[in-house]
Formats: sequence, structure tokens, C-alpha cells
Amino acid sequence: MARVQTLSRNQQIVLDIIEKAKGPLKAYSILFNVQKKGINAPQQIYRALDKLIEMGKIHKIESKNAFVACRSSDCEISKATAFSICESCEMVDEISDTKLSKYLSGFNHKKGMKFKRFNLEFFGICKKCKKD
Amino acid sequence: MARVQTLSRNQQIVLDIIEKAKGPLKAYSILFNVQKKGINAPQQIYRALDKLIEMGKIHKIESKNAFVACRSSDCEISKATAFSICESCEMVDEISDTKLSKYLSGFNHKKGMKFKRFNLEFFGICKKCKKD
DNA sequence: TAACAAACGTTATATTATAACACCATGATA
DNA sequence: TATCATGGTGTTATAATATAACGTTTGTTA
Ligand SMILES: [Zn+2]
Ligand SMILES: [Zn+2]
Ligand SMILES: [Zn+2]
Ligand SMILES: [Zn+2]
Repeated sequence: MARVQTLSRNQQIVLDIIEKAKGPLKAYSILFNVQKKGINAPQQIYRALDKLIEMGKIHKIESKNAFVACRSSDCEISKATAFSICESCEMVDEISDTKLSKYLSGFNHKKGMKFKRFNLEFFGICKKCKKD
Repeated sequence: MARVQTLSRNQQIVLDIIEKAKGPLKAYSILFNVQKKGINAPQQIYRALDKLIEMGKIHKIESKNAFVACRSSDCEISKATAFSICESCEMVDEISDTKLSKYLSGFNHKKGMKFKRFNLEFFGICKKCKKD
């Protein structure tokens, strides 16, 4: 039985900030934003981030060293993540496409390696930026 | 007409090291390995890495902040990269699968964004590590 | 040769992430 | 109850990754 995860104080603070943000947040920008709440050190941020990632509440955008809240439900606790990233405005959007997800989850390496997890990052210019 | 790219001295040194390596190399480990050749500063490494990436000679493994030589020819100058990564021994293998590449290159975001580039990283335990 | 671009070398600094240690609360267990 | 393991916290220090800024040199092209 999957028991409900309860968040610690710091985890909740960090998650709140990431969820409220319009785009990906960097660890140190999170830190600066929570100093008023008594969090003073990078360790406290990184510890919360690690746990939140484990829980699938947030994802790390590897190409940007930044973190976004999970808006999807089929990333299956971060085993299968895909994002679209605008190279102009830095917007990140979690892609939740069942076909894509199935295709990649079923993909097997020719050399016999069985995959447990993947992360896919697409880059381009978003609609909004194209207009400008 | 695509003219043949000729590498500068530093670019060649850095590429040689990456090509000879069995696995992904980190920027600072490259630096330590070329100090005998008169390269002393991170800038020199990062500049070479940037150019080599532009030329498609190497790729960055984003989840590891490490660099590998391109062993493929259909990654189309790093517009479409896919890797399999062993979470145990850190081995990285560039996946060159025409179907996968076509599927992802043709993938279009529901929200109308047109992708120019993608990077896909698969994680698992490689055959060799499974035996142990 | 003059002009330009690209690469170089160097110093300094910014950014991202982890190590290590002590403390406290909770809940299991002997 | 005592003790122990677990997980979270706070803190200081430091490691690892990456870029800014400056002037110089080299190679190409007009
Ligand atoms: Zn998600
Ligand atoms: Zn945009
Ligand atoms: Zn390649
Ligand atoms: Zn392995």
C-alpha cells in the first residue's frame, strides 16, 4: 500500500516556491527566496530538492541545472520525463504524451541493456517568442 | 559547400583525449590531463569543448556534466542525440537508431512549438554490471 | 600590407553542489 | 524504560563546474 508522503517543513517551503514559479528555478535562486523563512544554507535546499525529486514532485532540467514542479501524472515518479524548452525565453513545459512515453519506455538498447528511466529534452523557439 | 573543419591546436588536444577515453570525461579531468601540454586554465578547455560541440565532434552528457566523442554519424551535428548510461559503471553509449531518431525528429509539441534539437538520456544497468 | 576574425593565455570570479559534524524528534525494539 | 535506528535540521567549510574580462597572437582575406 503506497502510503501518503508527508513533506517536512523545508521540503514544503521549497516545493511551494517551485510550484508558484512560472519557469524553472535554480537552487541558489530558491535559496535567496527562502532566506526570510530561516533557510540559510545551500545544503538545506539541495536536501529538499533531492527528496522532492525522489518523490516525483519536481524534476531537474539537466541542461539548465534548474528545477520545475511536476505537472504531469504519467511520468511515473520521474522514471520517464520529457520537456520542451524554449531557447529564447527559457520556458519549460513538461510533455505528457502517452504515445511518446510508451514508445520510449518500450525502447530497448540493441546491446541488451534494459532501461529503467529516461529523460528527454527538446529545444526550440516557443510560439510566443516566434511572434516577437 | 561544407568545407572541412580544421581544428586548432587546443581543440585537437582536447579532442584527442576525449576520443581516447573509454568513458565520458569531465572538463577538469581533461584539464589535469593536458597540463603537461601547456594548457593551464579552465577557459582553454571550455573554449575547445564549446567549439567541438558546435562541430558535432563531441557531445555533452548533461546529467553528468561530462563529454564524450561522437561515434555516430546520424546525430546530424548534435541536433539529435541519444545516449544510454549505466548507473553503476558510468558507461555511456551513443545510441544510433534510425527509427528512434526519425520518430523524435518528427515529434511535434501539441502546443505548436517546433523543435530544432533534442537530447535523450536513458538510464539503466549495463550488461556487464548485471553479471557482477 | 591592412583589416578582421578566431584562437590564445591569463587572472579573477561566479555558479553549482557536496562533505562533514553535531543536534533533535520520532518510532521501533529489546 | 532504555537503546537504537531513521530522517530531518542547522551550520561551516570546501569541492566542482563554468564564465567574465582583458590584452595578445595567429591566420585569412581584401
Ligand atoms: Zn512529471
Ligand atoms: Zn520562448
Ligand atoms: Zn553523435
Ligand atoms: Zn555498467
